[in-house]
Amino acid sequence: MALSDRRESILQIVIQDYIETATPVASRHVVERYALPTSAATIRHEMRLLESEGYLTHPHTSAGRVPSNRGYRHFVQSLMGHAELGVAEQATVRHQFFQAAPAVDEWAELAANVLARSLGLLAVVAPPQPQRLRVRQLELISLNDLLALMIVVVQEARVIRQLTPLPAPCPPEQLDAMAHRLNSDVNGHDADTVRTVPAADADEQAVLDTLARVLDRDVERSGAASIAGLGGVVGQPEFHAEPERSLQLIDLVDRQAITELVPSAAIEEGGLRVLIGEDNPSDLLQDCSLVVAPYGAAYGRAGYVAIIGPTRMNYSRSVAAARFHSALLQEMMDTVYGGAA
Amino acid sequence: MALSDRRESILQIVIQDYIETATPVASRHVVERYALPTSAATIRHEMRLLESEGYLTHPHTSAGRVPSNRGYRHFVQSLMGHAELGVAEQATVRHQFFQAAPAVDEWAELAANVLARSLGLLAVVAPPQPQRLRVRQLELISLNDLLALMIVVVQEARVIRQLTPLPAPCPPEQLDAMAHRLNSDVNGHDADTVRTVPAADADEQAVLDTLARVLDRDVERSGAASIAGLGGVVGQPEFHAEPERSLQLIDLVDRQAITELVPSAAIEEGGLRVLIGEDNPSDLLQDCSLVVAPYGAAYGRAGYVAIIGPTRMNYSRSVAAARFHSALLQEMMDTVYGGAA
DNA sequence: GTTGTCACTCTCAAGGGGAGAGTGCCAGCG
DNA sequence: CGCTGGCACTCTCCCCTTGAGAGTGACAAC
Repeated sequence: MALSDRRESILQIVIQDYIETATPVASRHVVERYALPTSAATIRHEMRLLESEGYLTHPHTSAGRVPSNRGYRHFVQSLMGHAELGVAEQATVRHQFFQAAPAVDEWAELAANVLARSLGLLAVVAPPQPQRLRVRQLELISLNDLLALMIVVVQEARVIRQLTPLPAPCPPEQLDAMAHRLNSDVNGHDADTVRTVPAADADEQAVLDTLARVLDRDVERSGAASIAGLGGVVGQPEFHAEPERSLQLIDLVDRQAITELVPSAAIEEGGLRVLIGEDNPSDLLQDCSLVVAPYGAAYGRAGYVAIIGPTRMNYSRSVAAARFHSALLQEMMDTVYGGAA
Repeated sequence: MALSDRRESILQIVIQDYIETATPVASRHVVERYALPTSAATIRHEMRLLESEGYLTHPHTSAGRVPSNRGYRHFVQSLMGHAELGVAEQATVRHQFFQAAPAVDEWAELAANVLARSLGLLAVVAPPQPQRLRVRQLELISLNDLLALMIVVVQEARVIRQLTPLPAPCPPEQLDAMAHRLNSDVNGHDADTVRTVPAADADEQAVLDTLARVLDRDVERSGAASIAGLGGVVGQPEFHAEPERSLQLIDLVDRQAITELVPSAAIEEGGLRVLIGEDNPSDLLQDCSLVVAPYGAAYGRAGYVAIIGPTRMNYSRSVAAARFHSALLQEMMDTVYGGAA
């Protein structure tokens, strides 16, 4: 059902005002603040209609109006418009990415921090989860005769570092030669194939074993998402009222488990999505919204950039930022690790 | 002034009970729960004396007794005894460290997580801050003809990864050769010396520039401490009463700025220290205690393992855990990076 | 369709007991 | 001389009430 122009702009005003002030907005407040050419009674009348259509609610009889989830949804779809990050901001963020260590987890960490800071909300950035890791380059660095530092660059935009003990003493030059020799055997291969590579001696065997093990292990570990901006969200008034909720959220962040809050259906679909209030599967987010932008599907199960905040968040900024960062992450992975299959 | 045996054991009971229950402990509660051979009135009398000597306080006239900071201090110094982590626990933690990526920041991250989980308190682990970084080994990995991945292992227990653009196209074999060539020039040197190394061509110059820059930059960055266990501490009853405090703490964690709470004097002194209540410089920690154990002074300005919790924390477990982890971090750095000067 | 008005409803903060918990003190006892 | 039982006193906590304030809903008039 279409809304009249006036009613729609009143809805927009109510939503924007509520986003700003976090207090129910009263009819008189609207006419005064926005200098409308109508009286409070008229606004009241329109608000009543908007409420009967489900776009607004009432906390109680004598309170101002508050947007309902349906109202927010309408706002996001039709009213909010399309925003982009400023050119200058884009450039500085891009610069920061090139300065960071070139591995997808580091970029995710950086993205989460930048997003949290610029939006004042909770940002979760999960790297894509590869089904398997394939060696792109193997390096061995001698720490002492019996201990080497293994560095594995994999095609899936990661750099793995691992200690590996050497059963037989092995001087640096020999180790170097071994790395050279092994590289041609392991390049492009995953853990299973690495296990079939024949070893020339005990040290080589030890190195290959470690290599296969870390390739497997890092597939498991790669779920670790970066999280930032907890303060911004638990500081919001919607959390003040119910401290247990804040605690639950803090606990999820602590246990690195907020990933649970992002429904995998939303990621697999591919495009950017906004989940408002009860759209969220978790009870914890009933008064919150989630903006999710997936990326990196070519590198395994897609990663995502997620923004979590009260339903009362600034949607256009959040959507623009999530979109930009997911595209940037995708771009970084492609340029640096060259569009792996 | 020495305390009589009985009075001392009453103090111990009050403290341990309060640590457990977080509610003021009443005289009757003490006799009943601990089956003392005296009456409540006697305990009351002793408590009064303990209070007049400053070991206990009263929230208000008709409440039970609560340990004062002086009481806690006496407890930590004389009453708590010396605990050690269980052998099994030590072994599993040690195993985890060898599985982690071999760089001091990763160990710090791991230590913070383990500590937070096992104590249920806030754990902060800061790596040592070197005054300068010296190259131990340089590796260059070709990503494409114009982009290389630089990996620098430094003597200060770190592995630096950085992208470096190549002005002139450079195939993988050439890059390999360059790394080999440069290694002898840069090994053991810091940023300033690297800047004096002559370059054979534009690509070498670019690599050396990047190398010098990251060596400088990582000296700055190395302050980043790992933090975990926020939920454990803001969930404590002492924070329930004052939500602003929790928010301040959350904010500090968010901004990676809890480092401010650890006074540098406590670190420089060398040994393990326990700061109770007003010992802490920060107002935020007036009802909290801080256990600090420094380590790695040989690698620059010492790093530390810190535990933050309510004054009502389990001191013996905290102290044992902090001591164990700081020693383990020291050991890991020494075995892997070989006791740098 | 719009406006001014007024009764109505609900929240929020402040104030006022009553119950409960625990102490301080005192007199008596071993 | 230290220990004990008893009793008055104090303070918190919770519930209830009350009054002020805010905002709506409805209606009659324009």
